[in-house]
Amino acid sequence: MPRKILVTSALPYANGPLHLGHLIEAVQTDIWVRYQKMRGHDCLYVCAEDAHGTPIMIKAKAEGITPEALITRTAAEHLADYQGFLIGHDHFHSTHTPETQYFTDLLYARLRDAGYMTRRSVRQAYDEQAAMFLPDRFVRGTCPRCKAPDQYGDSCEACGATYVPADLIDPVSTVSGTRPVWRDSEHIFFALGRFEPMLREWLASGSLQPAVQAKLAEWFEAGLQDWDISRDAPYFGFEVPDSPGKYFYVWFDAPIGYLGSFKALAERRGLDIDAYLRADSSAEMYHFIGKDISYFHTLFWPAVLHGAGLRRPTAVFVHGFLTVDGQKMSKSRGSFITARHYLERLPPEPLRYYFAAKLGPGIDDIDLALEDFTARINSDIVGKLVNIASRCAGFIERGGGQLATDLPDPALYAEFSAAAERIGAAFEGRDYSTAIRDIMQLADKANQYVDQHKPWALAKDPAKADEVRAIATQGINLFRVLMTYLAPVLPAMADAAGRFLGTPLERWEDVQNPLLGSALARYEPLATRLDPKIVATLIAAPADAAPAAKAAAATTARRAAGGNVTAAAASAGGAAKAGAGAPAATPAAAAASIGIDDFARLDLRVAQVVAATAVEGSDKLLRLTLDLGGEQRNVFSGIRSAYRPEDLVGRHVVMIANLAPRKMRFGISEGMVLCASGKDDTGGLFLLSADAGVRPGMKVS
RNA sequence: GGAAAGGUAGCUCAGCCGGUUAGAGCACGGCACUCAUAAUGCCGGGGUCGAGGGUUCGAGUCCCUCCCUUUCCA
Repeated sequence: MPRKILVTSALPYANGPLHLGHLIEAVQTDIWVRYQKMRGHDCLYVCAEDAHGTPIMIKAKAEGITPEALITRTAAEHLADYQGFLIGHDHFHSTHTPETQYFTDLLYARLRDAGYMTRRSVRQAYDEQAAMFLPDRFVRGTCPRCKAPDQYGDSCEACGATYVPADLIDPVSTVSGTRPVWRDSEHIFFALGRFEPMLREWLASGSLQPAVQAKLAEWFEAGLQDWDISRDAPYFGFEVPDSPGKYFYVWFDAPIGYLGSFKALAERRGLDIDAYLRADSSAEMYHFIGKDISYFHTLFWPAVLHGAGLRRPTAVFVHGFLTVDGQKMSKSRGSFITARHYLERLPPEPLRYYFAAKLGPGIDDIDLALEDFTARINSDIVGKLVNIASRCAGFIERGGGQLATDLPDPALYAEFSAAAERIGAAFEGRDYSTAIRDIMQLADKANQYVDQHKPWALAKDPAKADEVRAIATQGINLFRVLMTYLAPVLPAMADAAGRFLGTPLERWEDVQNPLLGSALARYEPLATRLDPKIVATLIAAPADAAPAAKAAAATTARRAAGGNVTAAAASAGGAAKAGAGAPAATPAAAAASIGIDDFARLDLRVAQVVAATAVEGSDKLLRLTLDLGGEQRNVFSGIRSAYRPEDLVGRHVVMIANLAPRKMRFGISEGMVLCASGKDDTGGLFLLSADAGVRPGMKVS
């Protein structure tokens, strides 16, 4: 009986690039979905851009484009990154669509009519110059407890205190730089508390992970508060139908985006939407999310669905965060790795495999240990798994290219195929690490089999050709079973293996019957080893290592999926990436910090060199003091080989003004100076300059 | 501050309801082999299981305290 399953992963927010944290969730989801499809289930995977909200509105304004243009561009980038990682969405949509609006309006109307929506006045920070209400994060000021300056309006990063923006000393709007005032406005609230019995019952149904259940119990203990689901104009989102000037809060329509995406897919394929969504639906619905958004998905979302007369999620699958070499991804230490940054250097499947090898059913954080990553891929995938096919293929080819018609060791084959249910159960339960361990143990066993039967020794005796072919046939079949088990994790490799074997590895149950008597295609290497030097460039190298990173990146240029190698190298040389949730800086000073591979978003300015000195302890760096038309910046630049400091003073250069500040051994570098150079700087370095009449601070566009 | 998860060989991790000399993979040393992308196989060295108490015939596994790491708090 095929199951009807609808699966989602969390919607990426449309104001920044995808990073490996997004990818671990997408990969986890994709593996699960591919596994379900291999089992013959009717499993649909939808996702979408989370396209609304103040941060997007502000960011678009800072860039001088419409929010629609911003989210369209970002969606294209996100989709390209997902595809680069072989994420097989059945549909990728956006919340800024008629389908999502349809469900948003529908759910709102039903909840309102059922009496779950209330209204009351809220006092909020208001920016008079920008003429808009400010979310907490857009107000900054001095922490009322520890007096740390420049803290967010909701909590202090220095002392951990939580408060409201009105508590801040000297509050400032990050939108206009002015002091906000406090204004009242009527907001719409969703009466979450009335769903507590339903939620408790849902919780008791046992479909949540133990750690998530514990968290929920804690939230019940604290009491469920009404949820503010409206915002005042100007706001980029859907207007509340019965309340002109009021808009749905982005978090209200974000999960509804799951349904919007599903609706678009269903209409394309002619599916029965109601069969999936009605309250008594027998279809299953699962949401893969990070633990930071548990509250929305385990309380608000089931309550909204239930209150509107629709089905609840069958389960919510929560995973932990990704760390890199034991540290949380950080812009300042260069370990903030975007999807694009990775794909410009390495193929996607090693990372998929590594994530799988570490993902369990719990909410523990997952560490990407770079050296371990390299060792694991090279040993597991190349040394063990692919080796089985590689070492057997030659014997088959030299023996005529046909597999034998019988297996010499059916019992061993049976042992491999019998693992299908055990390994399948691990995939089903999202215990991928157990599945991978299991598969690799079998891979060891397959190599032992070949080693014990020594076909290379028998091959010296022409009379034993059949025996040699039989042994190789056994090995190839063991490989086929293992590759089938890994197909959800390594879909492209499984495709390639399918072409080699002459039969696709698409169905889980196919491993029950060995492949016999058929012809094999010529063996082509199915995977190549990772170069530790390239893996090391995943985290940004120090500035003076840029040329090495550039060379390493160049060797992988053929692998880059349409990426810009020059930009990538520059990125390795010192750029930091803008966080998805980072608020825009005040437009007056500079646009938001961005990643250098978002080249179009660079804020390029003309600057004048005020002072230049050689950096002691470095043979490449100069310390430049740059005048940006009023503002001075300290910038380290690796141009000492080409310029004498004293020659630079007074001249104009072009700099990236909104590059996130980067801590170097010698101090903080607040930007980069643009330079032209040949490969590896061997042809010299040439600063860019502007024609006469240019003044410091002018924008380059 | 409140809460959760975790701290087991150099590295990444398994160790279920407490039970014979604590395991795997990688790395390391030796041997074998040479079919295979310097791949593979066999053997081996290596751990006071974060620290300290306690329960028990017996604790990495249960209880308490402490230390460290990470995360969550609408």
